[in-house]
Amino acid sequence: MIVTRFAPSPTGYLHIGGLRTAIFSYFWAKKNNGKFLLRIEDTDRSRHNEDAVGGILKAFEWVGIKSDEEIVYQSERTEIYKKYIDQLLETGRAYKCYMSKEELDQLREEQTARKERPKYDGRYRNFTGVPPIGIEPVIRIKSPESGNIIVKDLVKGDVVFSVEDNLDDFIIARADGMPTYNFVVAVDDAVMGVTDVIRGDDHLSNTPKQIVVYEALNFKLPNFYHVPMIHNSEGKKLSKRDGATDVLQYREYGYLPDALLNFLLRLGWSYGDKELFSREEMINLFDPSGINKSASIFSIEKLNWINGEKIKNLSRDEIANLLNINSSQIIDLVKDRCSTLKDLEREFLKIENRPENYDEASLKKHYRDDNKKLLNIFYKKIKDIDHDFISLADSFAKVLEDEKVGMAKLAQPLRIAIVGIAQSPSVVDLISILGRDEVISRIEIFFEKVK
RNA sequence: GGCCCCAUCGUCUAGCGGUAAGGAUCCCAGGUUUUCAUCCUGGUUACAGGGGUUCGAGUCCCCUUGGGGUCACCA
Repeated sequence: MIVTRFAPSPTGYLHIGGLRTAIFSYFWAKKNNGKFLLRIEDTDRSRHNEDAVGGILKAFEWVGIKSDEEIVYQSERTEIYKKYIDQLLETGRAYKCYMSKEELDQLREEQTARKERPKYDGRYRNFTGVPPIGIEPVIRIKSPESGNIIVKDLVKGDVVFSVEDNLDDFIIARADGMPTYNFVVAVDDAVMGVTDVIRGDDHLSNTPKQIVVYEALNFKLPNFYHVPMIHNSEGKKLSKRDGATDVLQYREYGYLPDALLNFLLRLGWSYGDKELFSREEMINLFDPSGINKSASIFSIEKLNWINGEKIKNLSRDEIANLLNINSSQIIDLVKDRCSTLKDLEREFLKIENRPENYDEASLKKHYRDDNKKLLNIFYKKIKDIDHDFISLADSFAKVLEDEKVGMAKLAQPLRIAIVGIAQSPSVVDLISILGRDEVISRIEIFFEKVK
């Protein structure tokens, strides 16, 4: 069975880049009838943010994904880590190091001064003497002393890290006993049965360390997929400075979850020429081995287009529900012209509500003497007591016919009177939906306000 | 700086030794729409550079350049 996981540290909201690796993991698990797990990496209490988990869950809920099991909190698993640390100590794969922080810093400084790579020198690796007093030891793992560690990455290919240039006996437990990141990640992934690790490629350089842990503990290695970062328009890693990196912000902006997921899925991955994917297709067609190796830039245009396409596929009732407005024919009139729900809502309200003012430019261009006369003729015609017997659309056509003028002469002033501006959906559709009484009222108000 | 990754239109991508380098988006033009939007049609724009390998390289190898990531008793 395929088991994947998303493992954020609870430092803030769910980031757009995090969501992408999360859905990659989620889709891949679902496609294989496997499991998608959520683990919170909160071993560092100082950076723990209480609201963060709630925010992540809220974002998950919005886009419609969830963990298949209870959420795992690393802060609650110290017993498990302790057990494996003890095991490593007993089997001689790890050891206590009594070097103080100050000594370590000094060593690093010297190495840097000599232009060497800062690296632990292994002084306690084979220590058998009497430990210094007053120093709480850290636990270090025995890394290989030579050779290479090869990460068989299914996105990047085989990546070779020489032990010489990349590793040392790194710390797996701090002086206070708390285990460190690379150790707990490896232990948790193994213990939780994670078979496919899909994560950002900023973790690629950590992977050799985790492999050292896997091997020391005789754990089976998972498949690794290191997904390229999403960059901003400057070409740098997407960060909070870039504005909308909070997934939930996209809900506020009026994007549909399916549109955001579709967009993120296609960023760095493709399926032939296919651009639009239903949720089922996202699951059935996705394969992480097809993810591109290079980073991609987040640009909003494609998302806007996708969102517009998804909105077109929504029914009148679905849109009414989403926007918490009455389901009316007006929605059908405006839904194909918007790329976000916010736009749609604005367009809807522009028609639903009577205009509060009238666009100056529109008036200047479309409300001259001849237009005034036509609008008045139309007004009088629909005011007629017998009007109930013919439709507003017919009256509209009749006026044009009688007066022998083009449509625009009447349509534009009428449009301004009804919605306040010279741009809107078909004016005939508008008056038909609004109905005689409302159209009359709006024209009267217009006459009153605009002399 | 060390280590690692990456490199096709502005952007997202197809391409997996032989293509007129395809699609999407954006932009522009025309059409439709009395208007705006939608929609339809058309168009501009790309293999970073240099060496190899090969009958033949966007595709394979090397170098250069450029970009990114990572180097904690953070995650």
